[in-house]
Amino acid sequence: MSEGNYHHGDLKNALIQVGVEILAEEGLGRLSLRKVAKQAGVSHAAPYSHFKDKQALIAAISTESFKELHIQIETVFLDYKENPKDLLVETSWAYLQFALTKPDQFKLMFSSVLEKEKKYPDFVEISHLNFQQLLIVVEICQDAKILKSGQASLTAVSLWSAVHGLAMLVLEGQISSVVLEEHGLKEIFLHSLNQIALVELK
Amino acid sequence: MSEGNYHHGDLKNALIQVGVEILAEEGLGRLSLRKVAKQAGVSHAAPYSHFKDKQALIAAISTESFKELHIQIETVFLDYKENPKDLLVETSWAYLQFALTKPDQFKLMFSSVLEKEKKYPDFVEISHLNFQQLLIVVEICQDAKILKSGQASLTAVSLWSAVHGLAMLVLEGQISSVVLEEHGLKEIFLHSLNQIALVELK
DNA sequence: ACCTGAACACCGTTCAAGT
DNA sequence: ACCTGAACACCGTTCAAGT
Repeated sequence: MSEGNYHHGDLKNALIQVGVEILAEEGLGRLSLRKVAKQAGVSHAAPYSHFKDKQALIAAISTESFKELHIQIETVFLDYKENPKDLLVETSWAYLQFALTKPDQFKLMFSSVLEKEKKYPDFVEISHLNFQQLLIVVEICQDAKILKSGQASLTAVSLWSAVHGLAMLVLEGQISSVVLEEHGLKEIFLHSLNQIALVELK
Repeated sequence: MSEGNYHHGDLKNALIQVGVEILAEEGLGRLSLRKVAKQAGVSHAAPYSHFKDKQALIAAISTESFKELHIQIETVFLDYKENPKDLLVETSWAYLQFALTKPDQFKLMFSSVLEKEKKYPDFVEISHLNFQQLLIVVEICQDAKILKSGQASLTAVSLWSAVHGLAMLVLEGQISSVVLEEHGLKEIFLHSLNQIALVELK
């Protein structure tokens, strides 16, 4: 048998993986270092051989989640890059779907768990990559007259804010249930994009 | 002397107030029931006479914070209601300023601390009031041709998402520092509003 | 009705000790 | 280098007991 593939250098990644599982099964509020350790089959102090503290593990889980998000959006990007209208809708929708499908991973990613002082280079790198991806989408849409021309970085932030804000508000149950039930999420989402876009998206 | 004004029925509000102070001074991560109790001068179990559990206290602090936000925006609303262009900019800006001035209160308000099942009627009421306020702003702006006409509730959600998302991303340090330093927050904010508005806002 | 103090199960972190 | 077990300070929650 080849189980027990921890304990030879892979415990670090195993802990990250277990963390993701706990987020999916029990939620952000129930993620503890000790539980991660137990679920990975090691003592509660073992994670300290691989992570400086709980923050560092959370940064690693967050980084892993940003990579998943990036891959998901990249797939959509490749499918639609010849069609700017669909590209804008589908990549944004993929972001929203990630948030709704993996709510606690998504919350963790944006849960101010990373204190500014400390640096997590992997995290910074993947964040940068995600923003570059968004910039490219914006530039394609500007060229195709789907979005107003101008500073792409500013429009990228606006677009990100709009989609991210909607994801957060939905996740937190803040959207009035009468609005949500009357129109449905997809219509609300498209309405947001259509506030920004120069042509009718659907 | 008239200190010690707790212990005659006001402990409940004292606990909420202490909670707000801890958020300002130490942050969301350091808010504990036991610390609130100690800082209010009572035993660690005393809060349970007024709140079912930690969640209930957090719901109360959150409700209190939403009231503060509402008052702040209402003040701006009254100042600018004759001028739709400024009204949209200034009420949205007030929301963003609240988030930046009281970051940990703001995070708490949107920290998925409230589980759907449980009901906190005060919380639901103030949430509803805030959304109504936003709806009125949107309707005024639609009448003045500042915003596209159509379902006000949909546009309200779009606007809220845009401003809320920007606030969150800034608070979490997710906005690329080169973009933030090059343009400044106000320009980024105005760019977001101008993506949505029918006329140039400044 | 409101509050206290002890108790319990859980948590993050440190550290000496083992391999 | 990597992991364990004991230890410490902290946490949320419950409960019998006090006023």
